Amino acid sequence: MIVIQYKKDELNNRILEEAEKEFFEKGYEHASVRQIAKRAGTTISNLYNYYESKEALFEALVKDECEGFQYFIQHHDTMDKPDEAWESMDIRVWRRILEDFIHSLPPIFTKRFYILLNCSRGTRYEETKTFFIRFMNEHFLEHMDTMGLKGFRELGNVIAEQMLGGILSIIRDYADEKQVRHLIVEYILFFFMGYMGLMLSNTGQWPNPGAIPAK
Amino acid sequence: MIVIQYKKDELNNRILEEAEKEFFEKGYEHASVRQIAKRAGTTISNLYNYYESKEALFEALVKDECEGFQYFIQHHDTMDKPDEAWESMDIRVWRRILEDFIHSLPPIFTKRFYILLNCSRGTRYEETKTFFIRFMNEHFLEHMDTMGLKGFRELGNVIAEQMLGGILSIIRDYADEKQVRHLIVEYILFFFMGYMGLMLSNTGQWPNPGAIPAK
Amino acid sequence: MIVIQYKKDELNNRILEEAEKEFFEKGYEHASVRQIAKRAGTTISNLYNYYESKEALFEALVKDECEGFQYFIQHHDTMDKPDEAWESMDIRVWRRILEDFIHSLPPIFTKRFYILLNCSRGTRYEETKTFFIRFMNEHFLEHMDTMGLKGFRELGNVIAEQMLGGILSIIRDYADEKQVRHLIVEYILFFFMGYMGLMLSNTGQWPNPGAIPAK
Amino acid sequence: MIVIQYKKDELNNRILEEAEKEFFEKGYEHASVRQIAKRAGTTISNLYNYYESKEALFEALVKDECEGFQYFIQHHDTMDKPDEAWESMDIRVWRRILEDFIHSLPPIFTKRFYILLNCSRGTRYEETKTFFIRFMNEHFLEHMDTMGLKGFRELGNVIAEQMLGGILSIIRDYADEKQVRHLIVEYILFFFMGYMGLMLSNTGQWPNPGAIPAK
DNA sequence: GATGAATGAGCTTTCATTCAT
DNA sequence: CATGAATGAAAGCTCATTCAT
Repeated sequence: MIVIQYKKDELNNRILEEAEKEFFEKGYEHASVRQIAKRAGTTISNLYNYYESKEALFEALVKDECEGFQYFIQHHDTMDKPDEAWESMDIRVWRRILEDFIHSLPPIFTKRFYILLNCSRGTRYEETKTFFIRFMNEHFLEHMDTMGLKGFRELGNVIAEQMLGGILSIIRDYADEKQVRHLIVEYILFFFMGYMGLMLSNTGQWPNPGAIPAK
Repeated sequence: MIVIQYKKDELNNRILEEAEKEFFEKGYEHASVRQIAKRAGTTISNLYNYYESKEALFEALVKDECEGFQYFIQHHDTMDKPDEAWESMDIRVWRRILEDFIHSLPPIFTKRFYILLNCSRGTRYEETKTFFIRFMNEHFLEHMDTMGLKGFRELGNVIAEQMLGGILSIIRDYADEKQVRHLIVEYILFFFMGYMGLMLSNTGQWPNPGAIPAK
Repeated sequence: MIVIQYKKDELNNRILEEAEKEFFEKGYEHASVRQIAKRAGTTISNLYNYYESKEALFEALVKDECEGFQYFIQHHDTMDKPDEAWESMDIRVWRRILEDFIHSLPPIFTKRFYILLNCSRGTRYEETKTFFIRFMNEHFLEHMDTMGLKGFRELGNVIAEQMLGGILSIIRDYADEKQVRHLIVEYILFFFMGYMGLMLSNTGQWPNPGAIPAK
Repeated sequence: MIVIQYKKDELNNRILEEAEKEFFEKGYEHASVRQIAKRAGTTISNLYNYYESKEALFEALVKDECEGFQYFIQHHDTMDKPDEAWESMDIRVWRRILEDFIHSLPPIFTKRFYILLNCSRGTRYEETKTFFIRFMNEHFLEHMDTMGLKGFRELGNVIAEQMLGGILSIIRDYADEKQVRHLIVEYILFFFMGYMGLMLSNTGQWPNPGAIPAK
């Protein structure tokens, strides 16, 4: 009995693994249940003993990530205190604060997180990415208002989307989680700097010739 | 029965319009010829009198954009002279140069350009985006080498992808071409600044507390 | 006007030529009117100005051959007097008689005759070959009865079919009409000999050891 | 609704039977999977649970025959020892040798063999017949060279084709395997005699008037 | 005479899903 | 738990043919 139970888990894991690959490669709508079952070494009908529909299978795959993500959204006020960063202009300070923050996060930089945001079209999760982007944008806009930056509100959504998009690209392209986190830190720094430049430049203070490094 | 239209161009345009919508919404593979025909108010078989295959229809849609794009790639040495921009640290100079460049381009910032790059999976154009990103990345890497910037090579591809992604998002979200070009200019400036900050910060010169705007 | 008339004939001939090729290569059912029109350098609709249906086009192609063939069937009593051949055992006599007969026939050994018999399935001519085979078989059976040959009635149809089949193969494989007629003569002689051998062997008279050529 | 059959083999056999009929009647290209499914009493989609494509269904039908056929081709040197036949001029000897040979063959004289050779256009088997004819022709040519028979090389292919064609006609027209084999023996004898007559007549020795049976 | 437009039925194949065993 | 059987809808595409211009 225990052996059978074990066997069941093994197949279940194989199904999840292959589903992950399939959804990742083709997206939800274009993914084929047939293919998942075949690659997992079972039949379609048996797969339906494990998950009652294609969407249920997808849900099983991204449920944890989605909940973690929701938790993050709801509690970001507590976690997310990098505002102090703005008080310093030293990029090394920024990097340290950001590193602490990114590394303190639960393991959300996973392939399944990528799937949740990028491969969920056709499911009830398809709005997650849009929601997240809007959420980020609102954050940006708050900052902009605080900093008195005007004239860039339209770019907020685009920047949020690409900032998130870059994070997802890193997740997609690199397998090692440590490197993923490292690259994400650098990538976000890159955006911070663009953002900071935007603000400073608009106040006329930076960049200016005097700040050019002596070649 | 005796309702006749007899305006080939009209139907052809309707087909192209609906195809544009369909490919834009669902991507090539998931787009349905049946749907396009139905929405264009004709039958599948008649649509096949206009375009001999799904791919031919797609091609008709993006051919011009693709050729314009190839022309741009081949002649960018001639067009693309913003290197002088680097000699100035004044963001208004950058903006002016970039505006001149962006507004001098032929009308490539179209929905069809978006489709060419973002909805072409399954066609022979599916590598266009990857190719473009690699092309941009090589440009970035050259600059990085010239500027002696190290340690960011891995991010090159990601940044290129998101820079392009942002442009495509703008195309996607805004209908008015003038505004599209305006936002693209600002968006690229944003990236320039992130990039510049990356370089300067690595030389330790910027940002520094003295550059903070007085609140 | 006359020029137009000329033009019409030219196109008509092109249509017939291409139809001949198409029907020959694919048979009636699998032939494509589209292909014929395209290869003839016109449109489908225009082709329908010349022939009111696929079958009408086929009919135009084989009508003459069919009538010639029917004439042959109806008057074969008059033409077909090779019975004297049986009175001689000299193959050179047979060959001469057969040559005279074959060369006296109107030009029925044409590609269109081949089409009529071998590519007409799906048309109202599809029984022509069967009919011809049965007709030949009846001739054979008459001869068999006359000659007192028994026990081969079942083979009659098969032999008739293959005798005709061979003639059609020769038409199919050789373009030059003279060579076609020559090969047909030899081929029929081959069958005559098989037939003669059958008869003689059944009477026990041939072949026998005494007839072996000294090696 | 609750009518259940649950005998996979039964349906499978029905499918194969109906496929046999359909391919036999219309040839591969013109056969309709829809029709096969309908006649077998199931749906198209279910048929695709049994065979993954039209070609796979065809293959299932002719695979054994094709392998048997290939085995025959590869081992005909061992089996095929009728050369001794040529040493005798007694047709009864020929018949006995041929009977032994034909009846020793595995059951290749089936409707499916007919389908393999005559209804396979459009499949990867479509060259089988041509290959077989060429193979037979080479045999004939060897004999002709050995016997010093000249001037009939062009007929070789035609004769081979019709000899095979006759065998296939017999298979097509007769259901009883014993009778099929019997008729094939007689039919091949018929060809042997035509062939023998050709040789002898060319040496001038036969037929001659003295061999005429007394009426 | 010639053409483009249009039609409806057909094709092979894949899809997610259900159900009795 | 596992499987084979079955389904209906949809996919891209081709067919012969018709008709107004």
